[in-house]
Amino acid sequence: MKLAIDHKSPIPLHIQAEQLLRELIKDPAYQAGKLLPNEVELAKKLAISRTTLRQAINKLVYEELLIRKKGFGTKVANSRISSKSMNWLSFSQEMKARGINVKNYELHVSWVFPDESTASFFDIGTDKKIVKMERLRGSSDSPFVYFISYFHPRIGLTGEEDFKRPLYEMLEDEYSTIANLSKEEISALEANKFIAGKLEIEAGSPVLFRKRFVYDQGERPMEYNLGYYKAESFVYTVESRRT
Amino acid sequence: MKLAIDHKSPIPLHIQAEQLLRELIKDPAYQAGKLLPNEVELAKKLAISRTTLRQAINKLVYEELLIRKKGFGTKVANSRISSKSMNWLSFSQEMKARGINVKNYELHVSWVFPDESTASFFDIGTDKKIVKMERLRGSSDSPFVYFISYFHPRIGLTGEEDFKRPLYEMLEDEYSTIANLSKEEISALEANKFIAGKLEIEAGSPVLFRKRFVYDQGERPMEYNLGYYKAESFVYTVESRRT
DNA sequence: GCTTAAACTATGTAAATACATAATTAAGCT
DNA sequence: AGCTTAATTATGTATTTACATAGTTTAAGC
Repeated sequence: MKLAIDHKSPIPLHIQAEQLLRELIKDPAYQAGKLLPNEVELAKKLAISRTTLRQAINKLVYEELLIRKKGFGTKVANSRISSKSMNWLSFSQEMKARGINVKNYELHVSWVFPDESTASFFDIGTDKKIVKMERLRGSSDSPFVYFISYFHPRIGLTGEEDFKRPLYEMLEDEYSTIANLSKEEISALEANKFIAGKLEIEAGSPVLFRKRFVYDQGERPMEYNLGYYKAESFVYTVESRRT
Repeated sequence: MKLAIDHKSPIPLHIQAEQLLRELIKDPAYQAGKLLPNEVELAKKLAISRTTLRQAINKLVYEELLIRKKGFGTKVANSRISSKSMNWLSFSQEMKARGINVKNYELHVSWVFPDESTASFFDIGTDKKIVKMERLRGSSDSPFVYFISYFHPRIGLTGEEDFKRPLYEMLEDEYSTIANLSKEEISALEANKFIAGKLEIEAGSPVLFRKRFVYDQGERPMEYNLGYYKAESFVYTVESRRT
């Protein structure tokens, strides 16, 4: 892990600084709320101008990873899990950006007959098996989300793929299938016994439930995803502007 | 709409420039793909430095409203139109569109001291009362959402307005205050006794909780809205496209 | 002891300047 | 005409400098 900036590199200094900051803020001390070195000092230490450093910091502030307070300092945002980018970063990438170590508690891939609604979304029959993936993930402390994904047979998954890789990256690399459009429905549910057991909460406790309909480049359905999030650990953010 | 920058205004120049750009790009010519004036020229015309202008442009680029190409120019991104506009229907309009008859179970308007977080969002003190509106609404059968709204004193509400009208329509008509930007956070909660009583459910049952930060034309905070939705009766939909 | 004022700290805003680089256009050569 | 090269254009990167302003801490005054 290099914590220095290479002035001879063709990579712009502010990009280098940005990446360096992303690493830096993973430090438990900063995660715990310790202020970052002030801009003037940090710029000096990195041998770049304050303007350039601010350019880097700005990006992280925009992503809501950092918070700046005039006259006080800059610190890591107390990250509940949420962000605009959430929609298009896969779960593991999002967690990585926040310095949270993702742990896979369970990963199960199987071939199953689709239920009515899944078959209907995929526009296929209920008599042909498709790939189902179940995944229990969370921080190192505890699981906080349970995913179920169904994949359209068109993609050609075998079920033997490396599902430990970021999902959409894998699909793009191995099957040239690019997730392009997603429609989501978010609601609150009582955890049933099964989900409660997985998330290690009481049955009947609230969970945030997200249905996700994912379409490929040709607007064809490719994935049907169900996500059950432990209530207190997940906030979904939406930003919209009047048009 | 003034297309000039006021150097004597306390509003930072790059913020003014940003707002000005937001207006400018509404011009059909720019929407159609015409290049914006180049940075050096535009800065000169606005009588600000290129650095400051770039600061403004950067924001719109972050928001994916503008696209820059080195050596070529800057133009409006061909904006994907998503059903995000859904969020811009008020509750009653939304219900109407679904063919559900809205019943107002309770409507209570009062003047109260804002709590910390509300005051902080509005950037005011906690020692001056503001207008609070509480509203319990639902279908003809039963209530299914409890709203709490706080309004910024800038708007000038008296508390005597006709809150039975669609809210944003009333604000626009009576106070020329237009809701322009909304940031929302959606999560799942256990209903406390108060909310449970209102929604006629058991305490501890899940509710979908939506915080909504609403800003006006000048990106100034205007409304802080809390919504508690009975879990089984509300689904939040989001549509997003990869960029 | 309490309040007020001043000093200090760190971010916020703004400009002027210089050069690098990608995309496009024009010029020049065979 | 078709290719290569040079000039032009507009954004990209980076520094230096200066002062403003919001929070915090310290000192002064009553």
